[in-house]
Amino acid sequence: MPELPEVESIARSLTSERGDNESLLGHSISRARVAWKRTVASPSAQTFQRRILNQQVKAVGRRGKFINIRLSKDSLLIHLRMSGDLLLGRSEKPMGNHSRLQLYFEDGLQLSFNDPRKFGRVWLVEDAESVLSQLGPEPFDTTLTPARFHDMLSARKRQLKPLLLDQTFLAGLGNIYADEALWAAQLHPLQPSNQLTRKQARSLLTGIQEVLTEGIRRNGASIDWVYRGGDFQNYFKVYQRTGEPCLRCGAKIRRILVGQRSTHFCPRCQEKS
DNA sequence: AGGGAAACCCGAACGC
DNA sequence: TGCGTTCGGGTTTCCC
Repeated sequence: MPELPEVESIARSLTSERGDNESLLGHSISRARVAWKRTVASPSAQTFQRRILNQQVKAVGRRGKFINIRLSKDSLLIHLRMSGDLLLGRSEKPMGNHSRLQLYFEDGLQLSFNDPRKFGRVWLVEDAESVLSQLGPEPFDTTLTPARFHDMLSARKRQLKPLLLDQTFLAGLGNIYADEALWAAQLHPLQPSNQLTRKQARSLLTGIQEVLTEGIRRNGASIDWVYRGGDFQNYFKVYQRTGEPCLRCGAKIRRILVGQRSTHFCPRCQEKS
């Protein structure tokens, strides 16, 4: 599903110079069609279609779960949420069975935003920071040291799981990766964030980075016909392994709800202190 | 400030 | 076969 790893892969593939992927770089938009109005979070769908015309793709990047397509004048920010996908090709018709937005480039290239669940959103803004500035640090930011991470955790008094999912605290983690990172660090999802030792904070940061690295390497996970990505699901340690033995200690993996989110953990080696 | 819950969406997978 | 119900993902919003 499109948590950060798949977003990272897609952002990378949009600038690919070889293989079956074409690069978007340098292309200009000659036509935009909004098929599902609410996909465009801002400005209005009509303004969007007009304002994006003739803008050229200058760069493609990523910040948290947002893909940032920097254009001549504006930035096109894309959030895939769960079921969104970007398809690049040369069909004249909308690509994908659930295309919500199509951008056509001057040479016939099409970028289609396919999204069966209609949860994904795009923004066309002059300043990308107007949207992105709300995000917490990147998990791989070199200034995010174990010490700083420990300070961040100590400054809050929240259950670890919801805090890791809070994009204003740390950018990029979704439900799968939060569970996997907590398992890696042997921390209970309900553990209050301000009770972690420096060692535990370091371990959590390492776990987050390892889990994301693996997810990116696997091109994300495919947990449903509609949440398609790579094959990271074959390497889950806890996520969706309810009742199965913990791969570290053999105890049965438990599933609980935390902040309405399905949460998987090992009751033996992720004890709350 | 933190936590719980509802809303937004859809189609697969279920129960009857 | 055909209905109705449940589920889950990320985020925002509202309410205690």
